[in-house]
Amino acid sequence: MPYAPEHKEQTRARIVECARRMFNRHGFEAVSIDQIMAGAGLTRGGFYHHFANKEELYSEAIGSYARCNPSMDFAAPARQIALQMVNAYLSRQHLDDLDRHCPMIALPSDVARAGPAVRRTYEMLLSGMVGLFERGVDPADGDARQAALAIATLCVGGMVLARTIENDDLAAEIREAARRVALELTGLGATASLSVSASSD
Amino acid sequence: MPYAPEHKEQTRARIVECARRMFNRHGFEAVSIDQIMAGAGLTRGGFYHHFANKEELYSEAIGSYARCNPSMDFAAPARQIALQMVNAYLSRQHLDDLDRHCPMIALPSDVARAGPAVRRTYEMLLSGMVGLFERGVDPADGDARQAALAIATLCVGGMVLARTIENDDLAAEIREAARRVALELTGLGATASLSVSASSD
DNA sequence: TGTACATCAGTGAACGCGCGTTCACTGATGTAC
DNA sequence: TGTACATCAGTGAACGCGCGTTCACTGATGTAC
Repeated sequence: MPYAPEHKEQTRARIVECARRMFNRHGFEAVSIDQIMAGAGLTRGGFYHHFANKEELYSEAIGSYARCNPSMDFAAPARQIALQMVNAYLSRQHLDDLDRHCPMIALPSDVARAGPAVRRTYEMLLSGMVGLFERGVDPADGDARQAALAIATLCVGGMVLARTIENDDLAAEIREAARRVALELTGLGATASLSVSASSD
Repeated sequence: MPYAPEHKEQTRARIVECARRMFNRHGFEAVSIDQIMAGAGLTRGGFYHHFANKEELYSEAIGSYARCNPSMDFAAPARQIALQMVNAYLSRQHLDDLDRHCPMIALPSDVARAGPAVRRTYEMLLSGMVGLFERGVDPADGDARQAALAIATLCVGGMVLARTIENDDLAAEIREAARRVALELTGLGATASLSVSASSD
């Protein structure tokens, strides 16, 4: 029994983390296995001792986000977290943090063309987000599910658009409009937190 | 002077139209120049008599959508078109029409990684859409710009998500929630048109 | 009206390149004696 | 305690493949005479 039993496990985790960062920045096709392995301090040949193929790693990289990012821990108590979540998600910091931002922002097109495993992982992330909003929201018309779906759409959609366009002013306008409407939809005294987080933007 | 002067022009238009359809379906990287030219009834070699490179064609393909699609003719009279636009954009037909749906749904990730020309074209489309909503909307709080930005985000974001996930029921839920909230944001007697278009969904 | 010609849209073989994947191997490791 | 060994994580050369792009060419066309 050569090497400690946790050795391979650690190496594998290192590859997944490196892949997650690189896929987030550049997408599935633009990142090669060579680059990922080099980023993890390894060489290409060892890759297939850890993963069946590139797409399996892709799926794991997306999934690892939910496990590693505390603000995405959808099992946590949800009430009142919705407001913070909206503000954090549509913040300038989140947009600029290319290494750690939510994978849903980065890869919708790639995922839409990928295999079932990848798409299920993406869907799990999205469902978790909707669920968090649904539990933590108190909308005026009482339809928490509809509000949660619309808020999630504004969060992810707003960031996708802000990331895609070149004009920084328009991108900021979109984030701000999405944020305000999303906060209104929560029905949780949004006006109070509006001014606070608008200044941190 | 061989060939009529409009001959090359027509061939070029045929290539652009074929490319637009294929890029819309499969994205930038997944479609090869060979496939596009074959789709237009030509062979690969002639490509560079019409375009400097693949990305130039990509940019033209996105831009051609606005010119060819009447519902995207952003210069047209805008008032009251907003409601129809929201309903049409978030409809099941639009989601399923892989050949003709709005390019903004299909290619955000590809565009985010593409060159300036491509990104500017995308931005032009988005700005046009926001402008149409801004002119055609009468929101309760009077901030037409904010409402327009949020509606555009709901339209594009909702369709991007619906296209990405596998679960058809969740996709339909997202479209419907985005549509209802977007219609409310127009402030244009949305309730009346709600039931009408919900049945056509 | 008929023919020779110049043009250039379109052809298809070839190029270099980077990719995902395979595979025979190497050498660091923990274990058995 | 020390040594021989089996294991297997990691190596790196090699593979086939498809891509974007180039280029010498072909042949259909409208024009000039």
